[in-house]
Amino acid sequence: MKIASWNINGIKARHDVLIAWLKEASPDVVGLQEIKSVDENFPRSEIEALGYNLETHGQKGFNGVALLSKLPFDEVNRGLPLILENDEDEQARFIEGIISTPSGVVRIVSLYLPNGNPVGENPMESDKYSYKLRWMDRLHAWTQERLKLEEPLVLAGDYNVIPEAKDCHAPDAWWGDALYRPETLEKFQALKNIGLTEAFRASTDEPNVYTFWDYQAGAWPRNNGIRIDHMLLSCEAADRLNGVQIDKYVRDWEKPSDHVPILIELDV
DNA sequence: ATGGCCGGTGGAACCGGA
Repeated sequence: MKIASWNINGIKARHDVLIAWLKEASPDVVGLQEIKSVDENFPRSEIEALGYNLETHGQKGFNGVALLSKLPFDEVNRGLPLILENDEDEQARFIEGIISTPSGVVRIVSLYLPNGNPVGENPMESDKYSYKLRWMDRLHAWTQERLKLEEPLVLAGDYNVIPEAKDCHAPDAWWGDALYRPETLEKFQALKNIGLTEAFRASTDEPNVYTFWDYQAGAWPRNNGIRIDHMLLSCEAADRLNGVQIDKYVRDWEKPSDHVPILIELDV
């Protein structure tokens, strides 16, 4: 089973590129991020014509996630639970789908973790950065509960986290940014420590492999990128991992997203 | 992380992104 994750930066602008890539890569499941569309306006027909079931969790203008699957969804859940009473979250960044395969159930999440910039003078007082850290706490708590099920679980998405210096072209310039600073890395590490395997790093130590290149300043031709799109796997999923791939070539297509797809192969 | 960007909104600049 091929499972992919891709921040497409707007379904309206990326529809034809997405269709072309689906035909070429033929993934079984895809998590999309930044659909930037409300559910009613999501262009479904060509995706469904390729044989995909489609579930969206959108909002107007920004954010928004979706799941595509050739197998039907048994169940779909939208949004991460809130931890604090009186808390609220208008942002559409999380969708979970449960799929039955011949060898059992697989849970797949498409998530779009908040960017968190700007961090400002005092990062812990930045609204955007504290929202990012709280969202990571909520993801941690949710995952801890799900791991009790002891099922294959795939958390696929745009994490907006640079895990290590070798995951970016210019680590010194990034250090201190919301994507690459101590509080962010501690929470990402804490999440992995409850028993998740990062698929790409389980397969290679290779440095300077990226999933995002800015549109500005010739970042792509200069290979000035960062690796921020990740797949975290429960041990039941990690046991079935049989390959990781980053489809870098789509960054060279006409009207590309600034992110490229990451794919894993699971033996199910 | 810059070199000159991109998408969405709404119908021009501006916000958000990473």
